[in-house]
Amino acid sequence: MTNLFANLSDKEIKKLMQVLKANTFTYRKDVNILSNVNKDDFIAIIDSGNIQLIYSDYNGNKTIIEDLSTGEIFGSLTYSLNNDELSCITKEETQITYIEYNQITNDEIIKNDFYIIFVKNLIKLLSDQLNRSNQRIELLTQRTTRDKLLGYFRNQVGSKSNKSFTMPITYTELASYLSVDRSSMTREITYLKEDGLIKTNGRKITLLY
Amino acid sequence: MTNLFANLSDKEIKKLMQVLKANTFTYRKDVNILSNVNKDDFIAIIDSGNIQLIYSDYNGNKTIIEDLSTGEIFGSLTYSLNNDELSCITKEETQITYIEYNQITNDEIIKNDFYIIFVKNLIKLLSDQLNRSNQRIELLTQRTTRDKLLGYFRNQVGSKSNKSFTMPITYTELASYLSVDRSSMTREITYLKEDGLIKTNGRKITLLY
DNA sequence: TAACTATTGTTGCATTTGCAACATTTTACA
DNA sequence: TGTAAAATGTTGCAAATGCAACAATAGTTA
Repeated sequence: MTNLFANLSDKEIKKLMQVLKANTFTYRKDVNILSNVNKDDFIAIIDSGNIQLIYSDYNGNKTIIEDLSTGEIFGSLTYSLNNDELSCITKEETQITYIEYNQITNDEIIKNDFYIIFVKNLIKLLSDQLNRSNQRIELLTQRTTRDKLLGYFRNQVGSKSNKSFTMPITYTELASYLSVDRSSMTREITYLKEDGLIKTNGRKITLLY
Repeated sequence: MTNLFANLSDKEIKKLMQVLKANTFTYRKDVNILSNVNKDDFIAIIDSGNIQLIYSDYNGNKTIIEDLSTGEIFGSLTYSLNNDELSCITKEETQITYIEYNQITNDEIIKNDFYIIFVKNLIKLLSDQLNRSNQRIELLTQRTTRDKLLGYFRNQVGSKSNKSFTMPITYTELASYLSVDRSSMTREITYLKEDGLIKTNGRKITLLY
C-alpha cells in the first residue's frame, strides 16, 4: 500500500504534521463526515478505518464512487467536492487527518530534507488514484454487462497463473461499481457459468478460458 | 489551462528540462506514438499539438479515453500503459517532451529554488486529470442515455445563468465519451427536444429547465 | 440464540439500447 | 473547387437491461 508517510520515520512524520498544520479527527461508524468539513482545498488522509464516497444523482440513485481505507487520501485534490450530491460515509470508526492544500508548499516545510519524500509519496498516491479511476472507466465503457464482468474478472486475476481470485467486495457492491442492475448482473453471471466461461464458489471466481 | 511549467521563466524552464534529462520529439499527424516509447515510468508533456488515448477492448471496440492538448500530461503516472490495448494517436503534428519519473526527484533538481513551483504544477495537473476522470465516472454511472446527456449538459452549463453552451466536441465524440451508441444518442436527443428539456442549434445547446 | 438486516438468487415484463443499414449534410484537403 | 471523408440524422428490429417483486440464505448484533 502506498502511504502518504511511507519511508518517513515517526519523528519525521510528527514534524511534518506540525509544519503542515494538520488536524486529526475521529468519527464513529455511519457518519457523513463531509457535512462537518469546510469545502476549501484540502487533503484528507485516512489514518485508520474505512470510508465510502457516495454520489447521489438527480433521481436519488446512489453510486459508490470510491471505497477508501487506511493510507488513502481524498479531498478536492481527488474529487470536486463542491457539489451537494456527494457524501462521505464512515463504514467503521475512522480517524482522518486534514491538511490544507496550500500548506503542502509552505515556506517552512520546504526547509526539511525529508520533504522530497513526502512530495514523492503524494504524487504516487494521486497517480494510483488516477490509475484506479481510469481502470474503472475502462470497465464502465464496456457495452454489455458481460464485458464489464469479464473485464473486472480479468483485472482481478491479473497475471496470476491459476486464473482464480476471491472478490474483495460483495456482489451487490460489484453491481454498483460496474453501474449495472444487481439482478441483471446475477443473471449474466449465471449465463457466464452456463457458457463455461467462469466457475464460482461464493465469492471465489475462476476464469475457465 | 494548468501547465507543467506555469509560473516559471523561460530560463528556469530550460534549466529544469536539462536537470530532468528531458527528451523532446516531434510526431506527424496520425502516428501511434506509444509504439516508439519504452513503457517504463515516464511523464509525457504535450508541448504543442493534440493526441488521443484510445482503448481497444477484447471485441475490437475503440473508446477515446482522453483527448489531450498543449500543456497536458500523460504516461504511467496517469494511465497504466503496460497493456497492449492502449494506443496513443496524434491528431495533428505534435511535440512531446518525455521525463523519466525517477528524475523528478533527483539529487540535482531539488537544489533549485524553483523546484517547488514545478512540483506544485505537477500535483495540480494530476489533480485536474483525476477530477476529470471522476467527473466522467459520474456520467458513465448514470443508468440511461438521457441521464448521461443531461448530466453532461449540466456540467457544461455549470453555473452560467443563460443555461447555454457550445459543445467542445462532435456528437460522434460525445457518444464515445458517454459510451453509448451514436444513433441511439441522436434518438434520445430528439426525445429531449420533443419533451421540451433542451433546444439545439448545431452544437449549441440550451437547457430549458 | 433470537431477531433483524444485508446479501444473494430468480423471474416476468416493459423499456431502453445497440446494431445495421441507410440518406443527407458538413468538413477537410489535394 | 471538386471530391473524398467525416459527421449527422433516421428507423426497424432484436437483444440486453432495468425494474419490481419475491424467496432463500448468510451475517450481525442485542
